[in-house]
Amino acid sequence: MTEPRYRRRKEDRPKEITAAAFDAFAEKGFAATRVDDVAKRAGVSKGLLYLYFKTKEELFKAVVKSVVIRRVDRLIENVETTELSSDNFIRGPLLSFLQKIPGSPVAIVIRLLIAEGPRHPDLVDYYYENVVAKGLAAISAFVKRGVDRGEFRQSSVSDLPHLILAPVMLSIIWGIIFKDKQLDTDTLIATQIDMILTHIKA
Amino acid sequence: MTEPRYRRRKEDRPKEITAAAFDAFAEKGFAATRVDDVAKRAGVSKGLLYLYFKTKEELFKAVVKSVVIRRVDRLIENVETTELSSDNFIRGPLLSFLQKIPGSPVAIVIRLLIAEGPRHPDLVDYYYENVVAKGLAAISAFVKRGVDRGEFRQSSVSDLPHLILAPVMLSIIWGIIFKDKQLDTDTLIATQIDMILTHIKA
Amino acid sequence: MTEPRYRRRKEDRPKEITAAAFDAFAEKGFAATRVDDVAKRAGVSKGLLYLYFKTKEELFKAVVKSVVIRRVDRLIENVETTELSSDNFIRGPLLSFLQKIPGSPVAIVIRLLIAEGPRHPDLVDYYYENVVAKGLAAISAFVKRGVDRGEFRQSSVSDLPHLILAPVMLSIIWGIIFKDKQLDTDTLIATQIDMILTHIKA
Amino acid sequence: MTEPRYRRRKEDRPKEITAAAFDAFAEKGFAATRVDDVAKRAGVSKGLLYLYFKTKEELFKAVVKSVVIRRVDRLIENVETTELSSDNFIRGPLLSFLQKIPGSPVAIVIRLLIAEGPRHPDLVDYYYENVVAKGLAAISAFVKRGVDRGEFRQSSVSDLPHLILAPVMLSIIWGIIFKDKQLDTDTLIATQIDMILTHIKA
DNA sequence: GATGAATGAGGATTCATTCAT
DNA sequence: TATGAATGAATCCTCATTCAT
Repeated sequence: MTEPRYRRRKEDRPKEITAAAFDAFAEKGFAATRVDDVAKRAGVSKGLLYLYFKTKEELFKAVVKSVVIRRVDRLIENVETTELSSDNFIRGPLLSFLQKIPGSPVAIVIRLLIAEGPRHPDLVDYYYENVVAKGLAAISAFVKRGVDRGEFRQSSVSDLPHLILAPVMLSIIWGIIFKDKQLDTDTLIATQIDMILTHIKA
Repeated sequence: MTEPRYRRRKEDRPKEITAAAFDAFAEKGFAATRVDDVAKRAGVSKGLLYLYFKTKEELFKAVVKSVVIRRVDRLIENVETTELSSDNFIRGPLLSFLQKIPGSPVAIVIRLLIAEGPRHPDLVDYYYENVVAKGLAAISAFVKRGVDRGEFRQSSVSDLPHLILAPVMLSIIWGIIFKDKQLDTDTLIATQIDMILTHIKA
Repeated sequence: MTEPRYRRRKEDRPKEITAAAFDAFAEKGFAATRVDDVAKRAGVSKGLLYLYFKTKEELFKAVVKSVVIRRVDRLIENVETTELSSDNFIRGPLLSFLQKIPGSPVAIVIRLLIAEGPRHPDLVDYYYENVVAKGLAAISAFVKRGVDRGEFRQSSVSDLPHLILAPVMLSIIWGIIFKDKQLDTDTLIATQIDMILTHIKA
Repeated sequence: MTEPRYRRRKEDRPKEITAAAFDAFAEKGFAATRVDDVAKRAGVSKGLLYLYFKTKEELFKAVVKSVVIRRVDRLIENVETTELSSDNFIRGPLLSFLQKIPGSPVAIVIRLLIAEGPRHPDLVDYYYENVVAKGLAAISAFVKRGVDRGEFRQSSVSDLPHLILAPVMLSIIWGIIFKDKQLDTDTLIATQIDMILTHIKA
């Protein structure tokens, strides 16, 4: 009896269905979500849904891809154009960006990929290339710029990007599994950043 | 060729079935694994499986619990009895312990909990109390000892245990999702430990 | 030969399925009837059946209720509006009504209730209230009217309604168990009515 | 965890098992009773049970037959040897015999036969010949004796035996289905007897 | 394009029966 | 004999997918 949350406008149908599916998957996971539920949420008939997506799996892929979007690209753009000092950029925009991830759709997608990823290598590849690799590269490039500018030490660890992501990932997982066990993820991430900066500052 | 049809091994059956189930779940996840498959892997009939586990869900819980046992307890014991300096203990036994996690059954259980946890709050609680909480407490206690002994600074970050786990968690997730994308998890974890020690050393 | 695979008859489906189920249950009883059989009899897929009835039990209830309808109510109406003398009404419409019961669906339902009733108290209550209690009350009221009109003696036995039903019930059971052992149920019922009337006539 | 109710004595095993099965069937009906339950009730292993009864069906037959026993034969004996007047015999021993039936194992067997009889024609035949036919014949013979002795009218109805059984049957069914709805079966049966006697007395 | 009634393969679970011990 | 672990056919029910309307 869930009210359809999405309005009918022919052109937006796929997006609406994808959004509804995202909500449903977020709530129950892929396997436990019935196509019927998605259709109802989208205010659309099952038949129509199958007009846009051949199978449930295809819908799944569309959902994952829909979340990637511009998020990372925008960060990369920022990295390239910012006039802040490396230190200030990291403590400012980058930190803020990272802190938002655990509560964002990305966390949901991570959960979906963990559960269903092993059966969808192509999807995983897509995600890796368009999100993870890009993100890591951006951070790497940014750190390199810092080194070039003499802001950071040369010796900086090659795993830096992963180390920066680590507390973010922990926060994501924590949020999925131990919802009710409190964890101040903002501080956690900030502390890590702090530690890393201390470590690599020139 | 003439395998005996009956084997009568009441004692070992639960363990055998649990082990088979672990393998099956590891491969396909809980939802996608058929009870029949587990039975076949265990070299047992479906019916017998239901003699030991009332439902598939119960089997799932048994699998999760079977992995938990002793692992953490052994570490805690070590923490309490070691004669190493705090620094050496962390760089030695603790680091080695942490580095083994991403390739161990624990990683599989984490994956299962991420996918199925939301529907099994009691199981999550069990896991939290017997593994996570214990582990975090052990690390906390150990750091406190270091402070008391004058090996570490007082100012040490309260999130320390989580920070130590962060690269481990990233490694676990990485291993699950991006199996083929290389990541030197050992170094990643070691670097983080290194960084943290530099940070808190007196 | 080319029966249409789809028929789309939302309106009639429940009735069709209920009717098929009645036949199947009549033949084999509830427990021994497979849902699949009912579906096949109804010319419908198993899945569709579950679209209309959540469980086999619910289908069972629907079957029982479908048989109850109006039968008794029509009799009661007759009782209230008849212009026949009490004696004539009993020897006419009432007797005829009673004589039809053993060969009617009611007999089947009785059988089902005997076998499954103990596990469906609510269904038994429903049946009691809508059929048995009503029927007994109608007969009681009718006899009382006869007394008021001076057609029957006051002394009339309080168990009268049950006594009237007794040979009907015997006939029903006989029909279920000893199908082939002849028993002239019409005469049996008529004789009892006769005997009772002799007994209570003023 | 039901305690075994029956002691072990080799020779009595079949009887003990049959008795346990009767109790189980009485409680749940044939279909809903698991062989395991019967074995447990009898304090015997499932394997042993199968040593005495080839199948669950065979056990069922044994149960039905075990209840028949001498009950009817004893009545017939009484009928033949009594020195009471026909009227007194009917109002005395016969009435008392009939009144006990609804609460006796016979009622259970009736229930079982109603539910399972259609699938066991041989069993039904056995029951008919050894119980029903005998009982009816005994009553018939007795009434005939009354006529011969001038105690009853010649005109007596041929269906008499069935009419006498009718309220007994109603009481049985009532007890099975409408356990909680009160019905004074003793009075019901006595009233019918009374009515019949008034009717046929010379 | 839309709809949702209809399909049917697939999967969890039960339980009568067997058989190694 | 006696046991109860082990088997597997049978059955209910779900849900992705199809298709007449």
